[in-house]
Amino acid sequence: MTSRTLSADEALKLDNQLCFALYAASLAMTKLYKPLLDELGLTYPQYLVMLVLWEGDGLAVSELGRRLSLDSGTLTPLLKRLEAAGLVSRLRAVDDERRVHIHLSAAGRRLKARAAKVPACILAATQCPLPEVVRLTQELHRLRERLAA
Amino acid sequence: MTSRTLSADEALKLDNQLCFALYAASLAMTKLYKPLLDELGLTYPQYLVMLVLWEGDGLAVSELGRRLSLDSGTLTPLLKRLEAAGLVSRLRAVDDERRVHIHLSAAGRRLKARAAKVPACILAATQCPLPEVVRLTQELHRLRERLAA
DNA sequence: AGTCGATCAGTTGCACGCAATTCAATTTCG
DNA sequence: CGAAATTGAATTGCGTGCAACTGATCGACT
Repeated sequence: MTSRTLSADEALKLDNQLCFALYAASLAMTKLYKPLLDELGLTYPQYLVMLVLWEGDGLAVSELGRRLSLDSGTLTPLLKRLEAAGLVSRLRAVDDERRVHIHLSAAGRRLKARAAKVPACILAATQCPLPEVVRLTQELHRLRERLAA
Repeated sequence: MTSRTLSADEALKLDNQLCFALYAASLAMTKLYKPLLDELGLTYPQYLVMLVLWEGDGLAVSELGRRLSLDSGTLTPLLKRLEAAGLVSRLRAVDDERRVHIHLSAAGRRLKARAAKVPACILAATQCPLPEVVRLTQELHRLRERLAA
């Protein structure tokens, strides 16, 4: 397993695939968030959008998309659902009418306080010390950058 | 970032989330596979199913589901598409008519040879030495186990 | 033998993700 | 200035993921 090369057969085994390890870990993580996010009335991708907006709102759909690596085909309906839930407003910019800017509503801002306990719950569930989680997070960000290149 | 705790505000920042690092890396990986799998006529989850079957076919839907952490709601339509593509057959077991066993067709077995070059292409794209990829893969499998517990 | 609970695949409904396309608004450039 | 290229959001279509449910089958237990 630590040799420099693998046979074609070994290379095709599911458990040797980084892609599957990522895929399965990501789905397992989503399932872990599910009950916590249900309480907030958010889906997992909606939670990610809210995280961005809580750092600073008023972003255009395209900026949100670059931050999350999602396109308008995914974001437009998702944002309409957040708007229907009363968490955000979607306003077409006056200086460039192609752009739609997303702002938090008062309810959207209030939700941040209720979401504050989520990260600690998740951290506990990972059964990992924080430095370990931070290291893995950074390692995955670096991997993502290389994959996108 | 390496302290034992984070403020509530820091803890809610997108880039500090292990979940987002996983999510974004997994999506980036999927995009990397896309052109390679297009040539094989497979989607990414279909490729994962084929990896399992290439290791050994004849599994029931539920066994396939345990291996991939997917349920029948996802697998049944996916397997019907693989069957329609002529890659697998779906046969109800005679000894237990609840179970449906999945077998590779000749075309399904032939596809393995064409897929043999995929892992090397992906490995090259990660721009990581193999031992590094193996280590990260194992680390993610361990994380997944802890998350599922 | 008959019933009850568990198991299994399948179906439905909803929310992504993304490719492909459309349409309007803007920028670039001749 | 005006045409062409670009940008941005929205729409359509398809394939997942998954919760909730259905219906059939099996196993356990009386």
